[in-house]
Amino acid sequence: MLKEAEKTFSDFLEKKDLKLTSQRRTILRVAFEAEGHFSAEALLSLSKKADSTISKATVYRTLALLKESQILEEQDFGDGKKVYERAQGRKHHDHLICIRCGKIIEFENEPIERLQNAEAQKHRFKIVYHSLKLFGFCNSCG
Amino acid sequence: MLKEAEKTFSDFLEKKDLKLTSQRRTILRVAFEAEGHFSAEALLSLSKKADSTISKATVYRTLALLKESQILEEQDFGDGKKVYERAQGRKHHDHLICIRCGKIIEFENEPIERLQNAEAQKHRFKIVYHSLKLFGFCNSCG
DNA sequence: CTTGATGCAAAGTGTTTGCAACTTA
DNA sequence: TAAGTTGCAAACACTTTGCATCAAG
Repeated sequence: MLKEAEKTFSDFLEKKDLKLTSQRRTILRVAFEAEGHFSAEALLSLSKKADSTISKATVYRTLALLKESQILEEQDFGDGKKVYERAQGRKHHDHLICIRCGKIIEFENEPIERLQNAEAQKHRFKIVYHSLKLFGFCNSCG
Repeated sequence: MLKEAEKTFSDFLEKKDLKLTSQRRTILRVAFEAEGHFSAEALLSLSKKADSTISKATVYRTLALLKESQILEEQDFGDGKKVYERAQGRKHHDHLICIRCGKIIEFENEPIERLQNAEAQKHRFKIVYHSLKLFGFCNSCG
């Protein structure tokens, strides 16, 4: 999984004449070890544990590259803060977000995707990506 | 439409022992005159035309109240900037967003909503609100 | 008149950028 | 060794807040 992402990342960088630095390598690995969704700030502090010289600026710059290469995906769960999650090698999914405890539940729903495509066609619109978030109360908070 | 919103707003304020000031009245009216989606900044500059003494702080504070009273709805179309649109008296709708020209197309799709509810039930989750955004290329940009 | 509201400017957030020193290919 | 990268701190854009003054109920 990580190996795969490292390959994707180095190919991506090479194609753009960018360099695979030790910081970028470290940040990618740390992002892969992180479970679920993490913020830029969290990624910075985890990365610093692996290499204390890594700076905020480098984390943000690397995050942009990881997003662009589709290794990570950016999410905003409504609190205005951006979080990231692994995208490469995972199926597309959408989210249920508990507005009381913050719990995130992932789901896949093909019929919804099909209806989205049909809706887009109606408007002669080509979907590149989408975001579906259902906010409310989870099982334990309802 | 505006009359209705004014009623909603004054009821809302009264219930919370807040005051209906001339600034709040002005900002609500200006928000209703604005077409489509507008930013806090745009609302400020439009409000200043009606009453030049209205400050940024008051616009933000009023926007929070208009959101809370569900007269306005907040949207983020992916560029990180928040925009607002009238909610009261309008049907719920979702958005197609052109990532080239920025065009926003609104749509309603009941079957999708039903599938969302079914999905939520599967997780014993109570949906309070949701957000579905389809990003891609519109008719003219495709 | 009491309590909440306002404008201002200052302080916060989260993110980006300019730059000199440093790595990678 | 040329071109991209880094850390740092300053700059940014947007939003929020403290406070003295003002206005609604």
